[in-house]
Parts: sequence; structure tokens; C-alpha cells
Amino acid sequence: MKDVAARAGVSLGTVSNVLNHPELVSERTRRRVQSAIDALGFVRNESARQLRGGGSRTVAYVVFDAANPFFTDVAAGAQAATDAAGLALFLCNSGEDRERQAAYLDLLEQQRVEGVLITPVDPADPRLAALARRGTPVVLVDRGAGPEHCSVTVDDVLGGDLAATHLLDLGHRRIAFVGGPRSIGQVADRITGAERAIARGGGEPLTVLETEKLNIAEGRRAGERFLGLPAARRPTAAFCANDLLALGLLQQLVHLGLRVPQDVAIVGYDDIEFAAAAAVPLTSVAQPRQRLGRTAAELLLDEARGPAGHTHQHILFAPELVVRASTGLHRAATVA
Amino acid sequence: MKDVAARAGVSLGTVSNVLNHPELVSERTRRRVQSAIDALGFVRNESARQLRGGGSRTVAYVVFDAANPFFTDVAAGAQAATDAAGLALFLCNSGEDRERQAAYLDLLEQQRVEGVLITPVDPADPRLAALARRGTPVVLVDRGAGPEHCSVTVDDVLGGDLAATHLLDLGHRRIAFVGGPRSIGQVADRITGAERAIARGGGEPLTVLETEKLNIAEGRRAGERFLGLPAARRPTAAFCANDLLALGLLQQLVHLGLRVPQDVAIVGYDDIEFAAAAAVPLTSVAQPRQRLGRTAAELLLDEARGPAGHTHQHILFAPELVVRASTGLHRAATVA
DNA sequence: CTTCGGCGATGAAACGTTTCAAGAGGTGGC
DNA sequence: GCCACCTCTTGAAACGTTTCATCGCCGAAG
Repeated sequence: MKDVAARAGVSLGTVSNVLNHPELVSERTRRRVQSAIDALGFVRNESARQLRGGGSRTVAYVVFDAANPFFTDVAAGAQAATDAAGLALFLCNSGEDRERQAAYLDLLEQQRVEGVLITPVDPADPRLAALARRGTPVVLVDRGAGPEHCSVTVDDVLGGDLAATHLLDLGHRRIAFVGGPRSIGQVADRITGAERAIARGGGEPLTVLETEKLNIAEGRRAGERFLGLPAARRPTAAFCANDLLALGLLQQLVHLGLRVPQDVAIVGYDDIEFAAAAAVPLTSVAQPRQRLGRTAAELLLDEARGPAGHTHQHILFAPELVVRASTGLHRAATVA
Repeated sequence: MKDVAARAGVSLGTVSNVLNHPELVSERTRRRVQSAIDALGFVRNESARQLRGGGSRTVAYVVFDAANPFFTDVAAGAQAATDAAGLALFLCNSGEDRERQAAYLDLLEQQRVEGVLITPVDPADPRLAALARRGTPVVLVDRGAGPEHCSVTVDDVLGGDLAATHLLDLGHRRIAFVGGPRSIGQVADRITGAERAIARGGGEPLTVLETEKLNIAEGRRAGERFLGLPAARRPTAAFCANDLLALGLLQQLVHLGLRVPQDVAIVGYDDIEFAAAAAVPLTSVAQPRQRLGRTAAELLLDEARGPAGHTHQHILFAPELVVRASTGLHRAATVA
């Protein structure tokens, strides 16, 4: 910037004014400075600017699994909101890894981002509360929060209930749950919801096939374990914690010779775009993904704008069941 | 930091040493300073640190479409490399939008990231060359580059050739290409490859159904247009620029009553995980996705480490055809 | 002719670190 | 008892901006 000033024959302050308050600078000087900038290829050093007091104009979304289309849809919603506010959104993929989540949170705080959206692997990480306490707004996405954050969630207990109720209505009595680890709140809630429905509807206790992650590969593995269950105790339906698991499970079961939905009915969760395109189109519990992201980002921006006039909110959306071929009408017909 | 120093009864320099060169500080003082840090919840200001000379320890991948699993797999590969090097990776989603790409590039340069990986919407953006000229390493991913960058690509002409050759081998003579816009290099190359194969194999000229984007929704739309073609000129096979289009197309054609592969054979591109799980498992041209990302990040890190001993490289991988049901054996049998 | 106001431009302080030359204090050798 | 050396700590400079009080100048008003 010094060089620019020298070349244009003005002071540092004037160059800065051209950049930040062009209306204060005369047309003539502004042009001279601008051409010096262009000639020298000057690029403002954001660190220095930020140091002096400007904010970072940056927000981050720490995502649980970037490879899951559910989260990229949420991110798209968030980006719509940050774009409108003129902030940049960085995506950070924790990849279901606590340490990576921790590393990102530390980094983001050091970089003084304006706020953090996060779908946490580990909502108990003290970093989250600390971050908020020290003044970086944090909004939990798809996960409930304590009094120190805003949160935007979808009712996972209800979602689990919807899924299980649907299967019970179709006449299924022995239902499997595929998903895990249970330490993940969403998983635990969906199980709770399913158990609630079963208790009410009079099915047998849920057979839980716990997985280590929530991806397609784990779904396939669960398929093998499913088939390994003694035929007498084998469930006639599976409710999966997300669509990736459901797609993997579906693929593996079909591969091993079972028919869906005749032999096994499957319900997924999230209703990602691929669910409808699956080998057997997937019944799934739909969440308002974009809306989730947009709302979360709006809450974040509100808090970042005026920490004063902001009160934490916990917004809860309702999921909806989308019925497709993977649960079929077969049993229903049988029952009816 | 001043507060920390005061509370611990030491100088600023000592606090800094505790943070950056703990081996220079006596055990006693170190503990005192550390407890002051904890008590005050001090978080180092990364801007100031960077200003004084430290690098940003940060790399970004500007991705073409975060919702396409192809790119998240590439990103996972890149992250493996940056993790190993102790750098953080930020994902920036340009979402096929030139302006957003431009905004991200400006921002990243201002933030002085150590390097930029990018699958550009617009490889002609002068920002890219300028960035490199001014000293920020740039590596093009899945897109060829001039002499000013490294690049890591997969041979798209060959990929197009493989796909079309496969269809020709199955006896198809009238082939559609679904994808666009043509301004995207990958799309143009895949068309070129397909045309080369057709010229060699003696099919009719490619029917190009140009799309605006490369996603599922556009694939569905292409399905309608496909069916709108006069029956006499309607192709018997479609080669899609990526799997998202192929999945959308497949879904729509089936929905409209066509059988795949009997009425229309479909070949996709990328071989994303969902391709195998589709209604009719998709024949697709596979790319070494993770490898692509890892290699690109490694080149970037090499350049960032020593701009001196670095020479730009252009690495080209070969794609492979993965045959599944969507091209079936049907025609082959007919022909044979 | 003086004074006032307003517009543009200026220069220095401030932001929060890191680095580095130099100082303080202690230990051991001669 | 002096010097050399070592370890630990210090203080100040430097990084590249933005901001703000101030100044110079010009035209208009009195």
C-alpha cells in the first residue's frame, strides 16, 4: 500500500480512503490511485485490516459429513442467507471426527470468524460453550442446544415415530433399526421415537443394528449382519438412521437375494435427492433441509449483528414421511 | 495477551514464547503463564500473528458443485493430504457461479491462504493467472491448465470415447449426449471423445441435448426433451456428462414408461457411489476421485513449501468404464 | 480585505502479535 | 575474585492496515 501511495504521489491515508470511503476522495486522485493499484497488482492484506478493527466478513459451517447430500443441501440454504448478507461461507468437514471438529473450532476462533454454524460430532465439546461465552456466535444445526446457543432442529423423535408407525401400519411387528453410533443425538432420538411408536402400536422390541458411521458402506455391512440374524428372529422391516445407510442396506439385501419391500421393507431418513432414484425408490422421512440451513444462518447473522438485541431461540421443524416403493403396499394389502 | 502477561507477571515476549517456543521458557514460568491463559480464556489473534509474518496455515478448495458427490470425494482426498501436512482445508462452493468463484478468489487472496485448489467454473478468469503470478500457488483440479499452474486431470476425451465405444459395441447407432453448458471444459472434452468414437465406429452424428447445469433436476428435464424427440429420430442410448444427469434422466424415462436398458441405454460419468445404487444400476465412467484430490493437494503443498524448487506439472489420469445394468446385455445379445 | 466553511488530503496512532538483540542473574573454571 | 558462558527474560521494532484529528486551500459571504 505504501508503494501504491508513492506511485500515486499521495499519502497512505488517501489510498485507504480510496479503498474504503471513495466518496471522500476527489475524482482525480481516486483515478490516479486506482491506476497505481492496478499497475502494481496490489491486494489488500486482510489480516492487517482485520487487526485494525474490521470484522472478518466470514462465517463457517462445520459440517458432520460433507459427503452426505443432506448436509450439502443444508449448506446451500445457509449460503443463500450469508450471500444475501454479503458474508462469505467456508465449509469445514469434520467427517464425524471429534479431533478434526476441535481443530476447526480452535482455528475458526483464532481467525475471529463472525460466527459458526455447526452440526457437531460432539455437542459436549467445551469449546462450543466457550466459543459462545467469548463472543463468537454459535448456532447448532440439526442438534439441540443449551441456553448458550441458538439451535435449529427437526423433531427427530417425531421422525422416528412416523417411520415406525408407518411400518406398524403396514403390518410389520418385528422392526430393525440400523444406525449409530448411539452417542449421536439424532440417532438416539430417532430410536426413541421408533420405540415410542412400537410401544404404542404393539410391535416387538426394536432390533438395533448399531453402525459405526452413517454412510453407504456401513449400510452394506449392516445388510450382511441383517441376513446373519437367525431366520426366526429376522425383522421384516428396517428403519435406517439416514438414507445413506438405507441405500447401502437396500443394495446389499437385493444383492443377497432378498426382495424389497416383499421380504424386507425399508425406511430411510432425510429424503435426499438420491432416495427417489434408488433401485427401489426409498420411503424416507423428509426434513426441510434448505430451510434448516437458511434459518440457522439467519439466526447466526442476527446474533452477529447485534449481540445486544438478540435472544437465543430454539427452532423446531416437523419432519414428514414420504412414502415410496421400498415399503410398498404389499403388506398393507395383506393386512387389509 | 497483555492481560495474560500482566496476570502472570511476565512480559509480552515471554507469553509469546510460551505459545511458540515453549522450550525456551522455564518450566515454572511456563506453568504460570499457561494458567493465566486458561483463567482468562485467551485466544490468540490469528490476524496479528499472520501480519507479523507467520503464514495462514490454511488452504482452500473452490469446488464446482458441493452437492455433487464426485467433488466431495475429491475434497476428501485433498483433506487427507492437508491433514498430513498440518494445514486446514476450507471448502468454498462456487455452485457453478462465476461471480461467486470470483468473490471467493478475491477473498482467499486477501486472506493470504497458502494455496488454492480449484475446479473452476471459469478457467479463463484472469484472477487465476494473477493469483499465481503474485505468489499464491494455484492447482487446477479436474481441469487442464496453462504453464502458470499445476493441474491434475482425468482424460475426458478418453472417457467420452470409452462411453461411446461401449454403446457402439452394444449395437447402438443413434446416441444422445446429455450435458452442458458446453463452455465447461469437461463437457466439451467428453463430447469430443464421444464424437471421435462415433466417427471411428460408424454411428450417426451425436444428438446433443444441452443442459444448463449438471444436476439431477436437469437430468429429469432432459428426460422430457428426450421423449419429445420424434420417434424416428429418437436415440436408443444416452451418454450423460455426469452421474447426476444420468440419474435424473433415468428416473424420468422410467417414470414416462420407457425401459432401461431395453428402450434406452444410459451411461453416466464419475461413478459416484450412488450410481451403483440406482433404480437400474448405472454404467459409468469411473475416475480416481480421492487420488485426484490427494495428488492435487500434494502438488499444491509442494509449491507452497518451496516456490523455488518447484516446477509445474500436469498430471493426467486415465478413466475406466464400469459396466452395469443400465446398458445391459440386451442389445449385445441381439447383435451377437 | 477578512473570515468562515467545506472539501481533500495528511500523518500519526493504534490494532495484537512475533522476533531479536540485549540484559539479568547464576554457575563453573581458572 | 574475575571472567566466560549459559539460561531465562525483557523491551522495542516491525508487520500493513484504518481511523481520526488536523491542516491547507479555495470560494463565498460579510
